[in-house]
Amino acid sequence: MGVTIKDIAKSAGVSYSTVSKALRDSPLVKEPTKKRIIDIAGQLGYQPNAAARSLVSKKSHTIGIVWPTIERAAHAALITSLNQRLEQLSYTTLISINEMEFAINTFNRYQVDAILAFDDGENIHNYQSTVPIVSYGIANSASVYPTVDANRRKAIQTAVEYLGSAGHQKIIYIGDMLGEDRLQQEKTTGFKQAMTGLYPADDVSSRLIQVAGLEQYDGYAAAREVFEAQELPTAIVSGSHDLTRGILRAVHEKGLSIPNDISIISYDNLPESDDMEVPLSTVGVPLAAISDKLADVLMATIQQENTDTAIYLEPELKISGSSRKLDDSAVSRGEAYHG
Amino acid sequence: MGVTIKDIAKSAGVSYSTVSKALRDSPLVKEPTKKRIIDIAGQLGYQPNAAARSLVSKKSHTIGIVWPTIERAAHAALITSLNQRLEQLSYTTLISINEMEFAINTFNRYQVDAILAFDDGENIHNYQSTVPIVSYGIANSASVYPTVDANRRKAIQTAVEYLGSAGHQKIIYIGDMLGEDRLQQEKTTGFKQAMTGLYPADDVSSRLIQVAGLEQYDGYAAAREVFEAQELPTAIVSGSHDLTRGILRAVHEKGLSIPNDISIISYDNLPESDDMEVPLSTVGVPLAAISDKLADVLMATIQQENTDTAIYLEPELKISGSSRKLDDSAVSRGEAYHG
DNA sequence: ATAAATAATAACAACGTTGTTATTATTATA
DNA sequence: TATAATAATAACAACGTTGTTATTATTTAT
Repeated sequence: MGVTIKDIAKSAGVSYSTVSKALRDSPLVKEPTKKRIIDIAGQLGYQPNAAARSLVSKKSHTIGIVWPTIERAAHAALITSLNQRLEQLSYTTLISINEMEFAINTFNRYQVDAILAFDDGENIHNYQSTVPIVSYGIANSASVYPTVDANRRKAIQTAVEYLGSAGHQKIIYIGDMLGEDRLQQEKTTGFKQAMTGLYPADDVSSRLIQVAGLEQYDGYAAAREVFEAQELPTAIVSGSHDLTRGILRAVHEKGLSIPNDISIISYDNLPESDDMEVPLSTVGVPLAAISDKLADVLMATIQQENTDTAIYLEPELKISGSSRKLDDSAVSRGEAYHG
Repeated sequence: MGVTIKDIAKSAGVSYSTVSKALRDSPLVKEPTKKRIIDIAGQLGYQPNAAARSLVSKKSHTIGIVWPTIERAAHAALITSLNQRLEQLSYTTLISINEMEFAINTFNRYQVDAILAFDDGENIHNYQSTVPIVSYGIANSASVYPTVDANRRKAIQTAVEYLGSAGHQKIIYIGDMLGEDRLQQEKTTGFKQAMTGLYPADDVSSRLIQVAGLEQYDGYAAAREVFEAQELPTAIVSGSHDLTRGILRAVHEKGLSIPNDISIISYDNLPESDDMEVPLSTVGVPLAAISDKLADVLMATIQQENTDTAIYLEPELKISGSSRKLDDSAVSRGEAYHG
């Protein structure tokens, strides 16, 4: 069994309550005594028993993350970033990859201080939990728990509208529109809405390119098929960073030039990746903004401050070398064209 | 705050100790009483407080997994499989993606029953822990904790030796030999050892093809470069399933035929994937075997049974349509060649 | 019908910790 | 030097649960 404060107390010749105070750096115990106790605790390799501590304090200083879709490596980067942020706030992160309801029950038993549910499929708002829940996914009127929404729909819309205003008409979207993943569906919806808004006469469906998966190769394969077809699009909106990497390879291979022959805007949360050949135009909420907001909402929820149940993050459009304005349009809108 | 057995006791008009027994289905409480209590507990949405329970029982029925490399999606499938296996054994899994020492301390505080460390980098055998640790990685004489080793070195050796005995000489290995990941390094070592054993005169280094990453596209890119070169290898050993998928695409694209022009054996743990165009020859310890063994070792460790500190799993060579014997060799060894 | 046996339930201690209250040791004040 | 004030430490209760022991209710045997 582990070392307890009683062991330390015995070894230091003081009462165990003094040990408790010393270790929590209470001013109620004299400096030299404190030091002696801390030293002994270190020597014995003492680790406070979380069960006992959370039993009495009713706080565990732990956040439980429910992440049932571990295999779709999707949120890995976000979880890493959030984990760091929470560590700064002296919270510990535990992850469960179990099915949503089971995971929520587990975290209830463990009395974590709050649960973060990565919700890209089912609706979590039916589950009961005495531990407060925060959801990361898609906000809507039925949300009962605070839901942070990276507003993927608006992100893609923004990209499309920008491309439209830059004179592009032959815009395609490469992404997943058939899968179960509601986050992907949102992006598709954004594309459709924006395109229908810009070019009501067009048939949007022909501009949607379905991928076989969300990895780099899938982007590559999809783009290649596109390039086989008769007419090249002037702009591509890509559903994810990985897909974009593949698309870029296909562009390269086809001998096309970016952004002269084709413009690309990628949905992306990641901080600027410098291993790109071309500085990439991106749209999306930056990873740090998401994890900061998630941490904020979690803390607020723990502090019983009630927050909105729908928290939309603002996607950022970052225009860089991989996209350009089409000459005619730029002219027609009275804007100069900058190569 | 959550519902406790005292709330249930009050509501049922019995003492809380009776509630405790009823919920644990003790024969010490009369059937109708038991039923009534269980019903009430259900209605109130009672979840036993894990802190209190593990405090008194000194068991948490929880396994902590340390997985600092979440972003290298590597072990995702294994963790999923193991999670299921442990659920069958009525253990709950919690994951920490923190740095090894921090994660181990966290799990010590939580008094999990055992820790599983995915150890593909640093050496965990220095860390102190009162909770028993099991490691999944590379076993060696310095291992102080039981270490389950999928024997990647031997797996690749087996593949190479098989190919050698099938008459192949121009064998290449596509994989990662430069990264930090010791698991990958093991595979490379296996390839080198087997090749040097078979063809001492050859320069092995020219047969090692370094990939840029471990994703499908990286396999594709590496294979393509190989196929540009003068002389085609007769056989490829691939370091991972994803790489293999890419390699196959490159083979296709080049118009080569498998296994007539080229044989492929892939390192792989996954159960047969049927989305392959060619039934794949693979080598490796099956995923289920790994997770079963990990679960076994964890249980044994919890039960204080002492196990070996080095547990090597036996890789399986599964020869299928993607590889063939070379005619001359088959003849020279007196074996018939089956197309 | 009553004592003895047994079934059912209640009461209590313990797990390791924290916060509060009580006790003892030390210092300051007269 | 005695006394009040304060500093330092010790003792205690509580958190929610389980396992053991004590009590009460019920059955069995005579």
